[in-house]
This record gives sequence, C-alpha cells and structure tokens, in this order.
Amino acid sequence: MESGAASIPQDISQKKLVRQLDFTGTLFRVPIVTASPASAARELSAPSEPAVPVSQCSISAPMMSFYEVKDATPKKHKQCNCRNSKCLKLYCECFASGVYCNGCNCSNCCNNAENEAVRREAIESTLERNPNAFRPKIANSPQPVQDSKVEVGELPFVVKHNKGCHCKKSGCLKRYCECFQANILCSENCKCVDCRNFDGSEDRRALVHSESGNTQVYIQQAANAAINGAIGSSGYGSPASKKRKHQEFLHSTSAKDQLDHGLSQFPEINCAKASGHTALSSRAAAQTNGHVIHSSKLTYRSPLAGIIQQEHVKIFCKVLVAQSGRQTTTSTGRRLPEEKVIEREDKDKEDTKGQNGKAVQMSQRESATAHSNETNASIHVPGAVSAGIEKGARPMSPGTMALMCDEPDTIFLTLDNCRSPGFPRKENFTEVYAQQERFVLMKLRDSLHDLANCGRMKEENFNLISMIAETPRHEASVINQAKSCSDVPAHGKDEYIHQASISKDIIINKAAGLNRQELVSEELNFKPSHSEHQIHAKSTGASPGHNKTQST
DNA sequence: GAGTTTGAAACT
DNA sequence: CAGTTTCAAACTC
Repeated sequence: MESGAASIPQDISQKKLVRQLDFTGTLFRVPIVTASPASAARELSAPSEPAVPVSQCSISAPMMSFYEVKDATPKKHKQCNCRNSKCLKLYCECFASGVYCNGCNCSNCCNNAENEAVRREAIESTLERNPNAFRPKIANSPQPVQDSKVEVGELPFVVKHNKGCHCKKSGCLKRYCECFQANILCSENCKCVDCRNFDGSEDRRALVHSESGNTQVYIQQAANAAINGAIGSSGYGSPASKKRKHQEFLHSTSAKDQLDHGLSQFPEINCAKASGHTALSSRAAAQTNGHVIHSSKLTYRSPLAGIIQQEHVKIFCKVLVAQSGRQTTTSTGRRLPEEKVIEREDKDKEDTKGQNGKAVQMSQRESATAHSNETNASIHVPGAVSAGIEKGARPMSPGTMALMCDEPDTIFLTLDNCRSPGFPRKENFTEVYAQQERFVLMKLRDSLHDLANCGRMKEENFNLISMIAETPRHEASVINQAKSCSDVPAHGKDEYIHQASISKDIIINKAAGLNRQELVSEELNFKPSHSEHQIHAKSTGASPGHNKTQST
C-alpha cells in the first residue's frame, strides 16, 4: 500500500478549508481530522494494507471509501530490511507508512498483526514524541507560487518538505536527501548545507537532464504526489523500492513512460491534466480489444478528470461571491443592472440542466458573466459584488469576506461602503448576513450537485462506450453459440440470434441518444474506436467504410 | 554482497 | 535545544 493511504490524517484545518475554499488540494480528500495522538494511534492501529483483512481496519467509512478509490492503482509495497528496530520505529518505512510488514526482509519484526499490542504501544509512543510523526512530510502549500513553481497543469502549489531536510554532504542531490527523494526542491524549511537542490541550480539541472532528459516530468511527479497527498509519512511516494524507482524514473528514456509511471503512482492528479494518455482511454482500448490488461500501470481516473480546472475553481469562488453580493442587493431592495445578466444566466442554466457537461458550461457562462461585469464595473470582481461595493452597497458578511480572502486584488472594502443611504442599519446586518450565507451555501450545494451529476454521467457514458465496444464481439459470440447449439430447434436459434441483435441495437440506440460530443470529447481523451465509427455510421445511416468487422 | 556514507530518528 | 548515538537506506566498490 502506498504511504499516502496509510490512514494518516493530514493536517486539516477546518478554518482553512472554509476560508480558502481549496477544492483542488488535499483538504477535501482526507475526511478525518485526528484531534489527538491517541486517536491518530487508533487510526494507525490497523493499516489499510491490502494484506490486512478489512475487518481489522479501524478506518471509518468515509476514509475507507476514499482509499478504495486510491486502491484502484495497484502498488508494490516496499520491503524493509530492519534488524534492530523491530520495525516499530520510524526508521522502518513500513511502520512509518502505517502498514504491516509484509514479505519484508526484516528480522525480529513486530510490525504485524500478531504483535498488534506492541505495535500499538509503539505507535502511541511515537506519537507522543511527535504528534505529526505519521503525517505526510511533503505537503503542497496553497499560497501562490513564487520561485520554485511547480508547473503541473498550472496548479499554483508549492510542494515543500514540512520539516525540511538537514543534509550536509549530499548537496541535496542524492537520495539521502528527503527533498530530492521526493522529487521536490528544497525550501525555506530546510536547514541543509551547500544545497544544490533549488530552482535554477546548474548541478541539479545537469543531473536531471543527464539522467532523465525531462525535468518537467520529474518535477511533475513530485508535485502530483504532494498535491494528491500520496506522499506518505516517510516523505516518499509509494514505498516501492526506492532504488528501483529511482532508476526507472531517471533512466526511463520515454517521457511518456515517465509520465505513466508517475501518474499511475499518483492517480488522481490525472484529473488536473486534460490531455495525454490516460487510464481511461487505456481501459477503454483494452476493453475494445476484448482483453483485460493486467498492468501495473492501470490507473484510476476520476470521472471528473479534466472537468475541474484551476480556473473553474477561481470562477466558482467568484460566482459564490457574486451570489452573495446579489443576495445583498436583493435584501436591501436595490436592484442592479448586473443582476439581470445573472438572472438571465441562471435561466439559461436551468434550461440546460440535465445535459452533460453542464458544470463546465456553468463555469464558462459565469466566467463570461464575470468578464462582462468586470468590464461594466471596472473592477476585478464579477457582477453584483463589484457593483455593490463600488456603488455603495453595504459591506459583505464575514462569511463572504472569508470566501474572498484569497482575492485580495479583487475587492477593496472600506468603511465608506457602509455610508451609503441604501444601507440597512447595523442591527439588520445579522439577518442579512444569515440570508446571504444561506444563499451562498445553497449555490455551493447546487454547484456541487451539478458537478456530481456531471461525473456520474461521464461514468455512465464511459460504461456505455465500453459496452458498445464489447457489443460486436459479444453478439458474434452469442450467434455462434446459438448456431452451434444442437439441441435447439432451428426457429429457436433464429429467435436467439434475433434477441442478440435487439440487445445490441438497444445499446447502440441509447448511445446515439447521448451527446456524442460528450462521449468522445477531449475531456474523456477517448479516441473513437472502431465501434465508435460503426455506431456513428449506424446512427447516421452511413456506411462505416473503413471498418467492416462489426457483427462478424 | 560487503563495506561505507549519509541523514533522519531517537536519545541524552 | 543541541549534541550524540542509533538506525536503515543509499551508495560505492
């Protein structure tokens, strides 16, 4: 099991979550906040290592579902070689990762189910020393990137080692260095001497270029790992053999291979990448060929992959703010021209509800709204908010302000805003705030609902595509079965074959009813397969032409 | 594979 | 908190 799945609660700040609306980071991905070392110990007491029976796991339901997703990527488990620590100290990577030793080369190992009591004690003792001992060492920092920007799908995260390394002799360019090992740059957290693992370092560049020839992918993997929270307690990605990993990674001559390797290790970041060879397409291709590919590179890809971009999140936050502002003006009885625009947009949205990709459409529309309002209001805040502020509407509620905390360039609130004649009195603010926040939360809920539906639809579409891809083969198989069946009368065989054809037609018609652009869109990164062309040809009445293999 | 180097973890 | 020891991984030969 990868260290990231080691039942290790990450440092989640609810306050931070609310304030920053960080939809893209790890905040939403780790549902459990451990309040104390003791509870952390409980979380760790039974690792979610596949080798361990699920019944032993003390992981709560949401946690399990989270890791079930992650488990879609099979990973090899690093085998430790501990001799003196009984695998009950952080020296042991298995222990540090929160997993039982399984097939390791360790001696006198107590990191197993048989020694659960001892193990638990060790965990508690470790946590006593350092409550963060089992937390990921590498974390993405949500603030805008300054120098050491990691260019991963334009995600503005700085990936840092929480404690920082303390290297003296390795120049932080060997795997002794935890930062280097995690494929990240040293940060201000580090106390290293003679560090050469920084952005712009010639030594680092030379090293990476000479060995891999692809710095981008190199760094990307690290960013992926950290952003996914996949880097575990020991600060590394999957604890598969570091040496092997290193060699594979650096010596891989194919950038695509590297990408595959890196991304399969940290599957969910694929979501951030709208293009490239994806697991989904691989899976579809595999199924199209009628084979299940048992590959270690098989990855999980969220149905929402490619839908949520950084920009969408920004827009979404702005929309929430806009809604808040809109509610404000509604409450105060003031109506602004921009509201009409928003209302029209809302109406459009209603009309398109139920269609695929509406979440994206919504974002795009509201982006457009934002832009139009920016133009109108000459301020970098969409719609009613900007208008409300500039035109002397009352100030935002604390909740709204919190939502806008990351938009320092977009809003400039002054006391003057409160002096407008149209303002409610201070004593009325509470009620307005409540309304305002209710409105924003409703908007948030609706949007999340849309997003969930969008993902669900994509998943269904994909399943359908897979079925279709299988259909010709399946149909042929059924027909052959019927033909070869000796104890069925002739008319019975015909009926059997007929039914097979009907089933196929039902599937194909259903597919034809769907938005085809959605099925093969770039969001899916799904190249039209043979069956895709066939279906298209069938639905349009045209001949497939280049492919006559259907139903043979 | 044995020996050395290295830096994190543990300990004082 | 700083210095020292222990430890296991990384590295070299």
